[in-house]
Amino acid sequence: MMNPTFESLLNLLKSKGIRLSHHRLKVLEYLTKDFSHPTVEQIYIALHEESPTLSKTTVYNTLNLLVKIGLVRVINIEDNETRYDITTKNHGHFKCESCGKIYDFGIDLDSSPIEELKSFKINYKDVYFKGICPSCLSNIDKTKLKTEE
Amino acid sequence: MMNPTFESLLNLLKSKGIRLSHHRLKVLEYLTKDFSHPTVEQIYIALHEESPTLSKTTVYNTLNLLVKIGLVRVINIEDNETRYDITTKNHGHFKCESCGKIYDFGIDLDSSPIEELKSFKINYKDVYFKGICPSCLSNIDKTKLKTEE
DNA sequence: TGCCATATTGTAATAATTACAATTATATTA
DNA sequence: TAATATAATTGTAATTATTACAATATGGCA
Repeated sequence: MMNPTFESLLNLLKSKGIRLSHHRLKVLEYLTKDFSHPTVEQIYIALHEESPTLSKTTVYNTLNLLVKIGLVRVINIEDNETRYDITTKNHGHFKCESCGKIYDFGIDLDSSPIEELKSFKINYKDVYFKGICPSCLSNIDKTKLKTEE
Repeated sequence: MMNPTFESLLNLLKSKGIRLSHHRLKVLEYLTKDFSHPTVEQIYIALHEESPTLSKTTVYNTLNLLVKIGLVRVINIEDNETRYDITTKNHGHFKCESCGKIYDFGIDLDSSPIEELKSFKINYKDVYFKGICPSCLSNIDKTKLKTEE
């Protein structure tokens, strides 16, 4: 899955008249490098090391701004954690219930429009799957072999 | 969209060996009647009127139990509100960004499995759309006519 | 009926998020 | 380059949702 480059995002910000402040750039840059769908906490901890003056409020502010202008997407797959993702092409999110990792997968919801929603204006489409990822599945198998359950 | 009857749910609970306590029945009954995908707060307020001894913690406990045994589904379409829904057939949720109402719509994600997830064990599938519902769209049109924008 | 296991309650802790006023930084213009 | 207006950032405090836990109450079965 192709992710946007940092430079292309900067141009987009400029074109929208958004100031390229130091902290904003840091948050944005982080999102173009960490594809693990980080939480606010993770972003804050990672950036706070090199920029000790960064506050968590600013991370919230920046993310909300980036979401508003459509550069970042909110992932509400779980009710106790909000995650963030650089906006890319149509893709769904799979969360492993065992290791907690979130995987992207391609899905096309546009080719066959929902008849029931003909007269609705659709702005966002999110697809969330949950289950067990292959890596955890094979670990479970190994455990079974070892303990001979 | 067919919803399960209260009686069929009671049988399911019994078959799982879950006690049919007063409060549990009340919460469950409420969910079979209110299809607006209520929040914990809404359920608590509605039931607290007739059962003043009901605590919000009990509503949480009961909902978590019902989710665990698969009778109730969590809707995380928005990051600041968790909603609950009696489990039914495959359906997606559309949230109107103007009036906040959540609409169900039928969607079949099982007929064409995702190639990328061949080796994943999928337990849940959620589809969340956001946008403007027809009723709000027509209100916007009327406003435009009135103010001649 | 009486007992035991479980459900419920209520308070308090935790955690996520937002509000807001004071301060600081930025970009622009002279 | 310096002054200025505008916007960003900070930090604290408030708000809200959710969970933990111990004490109490209750339901179901012998």
